[in-house]
Amino acid sequence: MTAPPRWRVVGADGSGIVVVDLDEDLRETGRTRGDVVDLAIAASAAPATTRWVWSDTARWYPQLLAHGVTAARGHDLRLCHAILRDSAWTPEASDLRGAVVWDAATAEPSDGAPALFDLDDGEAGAVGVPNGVDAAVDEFRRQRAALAGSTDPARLELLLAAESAGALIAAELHAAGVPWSREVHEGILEETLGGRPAAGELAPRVRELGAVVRAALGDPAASLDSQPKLLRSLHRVGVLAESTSRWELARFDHPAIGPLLQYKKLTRLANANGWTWLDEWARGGRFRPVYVPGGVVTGRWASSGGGALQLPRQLRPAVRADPGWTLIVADVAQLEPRVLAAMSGDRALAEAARGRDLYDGLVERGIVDSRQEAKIAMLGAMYGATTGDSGRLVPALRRAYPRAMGLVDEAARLGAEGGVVTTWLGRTSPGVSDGWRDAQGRAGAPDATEADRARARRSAGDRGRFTRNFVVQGTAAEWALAWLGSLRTELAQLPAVDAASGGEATASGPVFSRRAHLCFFLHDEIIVHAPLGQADLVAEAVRRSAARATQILFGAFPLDFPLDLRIAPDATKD
DNA sequence: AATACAAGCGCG
DNA sequence: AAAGCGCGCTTGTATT
Repeated sequence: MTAPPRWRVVGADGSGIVVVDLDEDLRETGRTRGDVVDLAIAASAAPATTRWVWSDTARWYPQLLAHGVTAARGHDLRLCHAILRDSAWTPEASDLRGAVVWDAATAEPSDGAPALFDLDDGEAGAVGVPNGVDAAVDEFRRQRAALAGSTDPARLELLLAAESAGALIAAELHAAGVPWSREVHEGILEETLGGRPAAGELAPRVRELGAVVRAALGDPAASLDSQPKLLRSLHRVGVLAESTSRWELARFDHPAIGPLLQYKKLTRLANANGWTWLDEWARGGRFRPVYVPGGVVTGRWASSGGGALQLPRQLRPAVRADPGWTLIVADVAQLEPRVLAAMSGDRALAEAARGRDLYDGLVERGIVDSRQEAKIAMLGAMYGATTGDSGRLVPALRRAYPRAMGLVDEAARLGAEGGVVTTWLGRTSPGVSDGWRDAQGRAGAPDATEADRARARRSAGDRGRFTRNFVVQGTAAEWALAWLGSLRTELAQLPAVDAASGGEATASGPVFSRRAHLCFFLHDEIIVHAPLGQADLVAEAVRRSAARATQILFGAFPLDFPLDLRIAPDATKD
């Protein structure tokens, strides 16, 4: 047990914010009454090692950013509470688990109960966690104690820091926004859909295709947007599909199918990312999605609003740097298989992947016959495929890389038995529900029916595939957070451009309009918006950060995480 | 009229 | 082609 840290409180009462410097032995110096602006002024003079401890980054940080203040380091009590509460590495943290008010945000009422908290600005993430300084101090103390009492404080502390840095970055990404070209987007829409329709009307290409499909179906009134009706229309012309999904329809040979698939593609674009989306989400030359750090149980981020995680590749050309600026677009090649190799210590798999495309490495070693097969096999191994091509190819991987495959197989076994699994840094999967356990129990009873047993087998299998994937997806998310956090620190050290030197301010807000900054993140990919003159420096920083993330998580394990990196004014993916 | 759910498809 | 994991969003339909 380490001694409880002492801290300096410069936060405002009611703000839920405490500023802590764990690197120095600071005594509490008192609190100031005041608003966030006072706090921002006070904190802007704080040393770079200052760690902001607050109830909920999403609740407080946007206001600081709006006042031009960034936080170098953070500790998000809400997110860290969830990690420590669930981690299998903190078995003794019962007082922390008892502090249920800190669970409020993750257990949002679904029964329509009115919110119990007073929201003045409707900020996302501002849910029922306590906002007082005393509550924050108490919770922080509990978290430090839980950490100190854990079976691996070093890794868990790394995770808490990474999660909290992610929370800072999520707020910053929203504040900065993705530079978005309305012109390019509209050009794509017009070329594909044929011009903006009046409200309530269909775009020309959609209307034309609809007519073609109806003609081919021999039914001028056929409904193409209602699945049951469409299915009946298809049956009438002999297309005996069981669903209207693209995959199934594509197997039938009928003149209606081609235009119908095209119709579905176009309506999807028009509905999800058409002119309405553009008006709502790309105002002022910026797409500002709401990121939700820790929104997925595995530790991945979720998003809410704008569909940040689903931007169709088709629209990526609309991501366009401002004049005088450029984009550094980087993604990690085969992040999850590499993570699996590293966390399992599988040197054979690492050897196959080092310095090259991992899938090519498998082909070269004769494990599978083609890159495509390698990819299918590897994904199948991590997702728990049992049938089809994927299931067929997995055994070859299991023979070649027993150590890596053993790790995911063991995770699946534990999950199927109702156990929990844990990522490399200590994030633990949720436990089973009572219903799940009951179903397993019923299947074992003497009077169990075949249906009972089938249901239990199925739910056990489902859960096994979930925990199998959890360890890999979750550790990959940790690597990505370490990459992001490290990169963020590096970018903060680049000089700001000033107007005198020819650099142009952008629409990215008071903090980011003159600095290279992250503007997009999606699981294994980042985009940095940077002044033209800093592109190469940023690219180096991006690569260095990836290497640093690998070193932070996996030390000297001999495996690299190569990046596909482009410097370009737009984010088109090839 | 409001809400819940399933299907389908976009992303990794 | 879909399969095996994790998401968000829109639509139409069913339910209340």
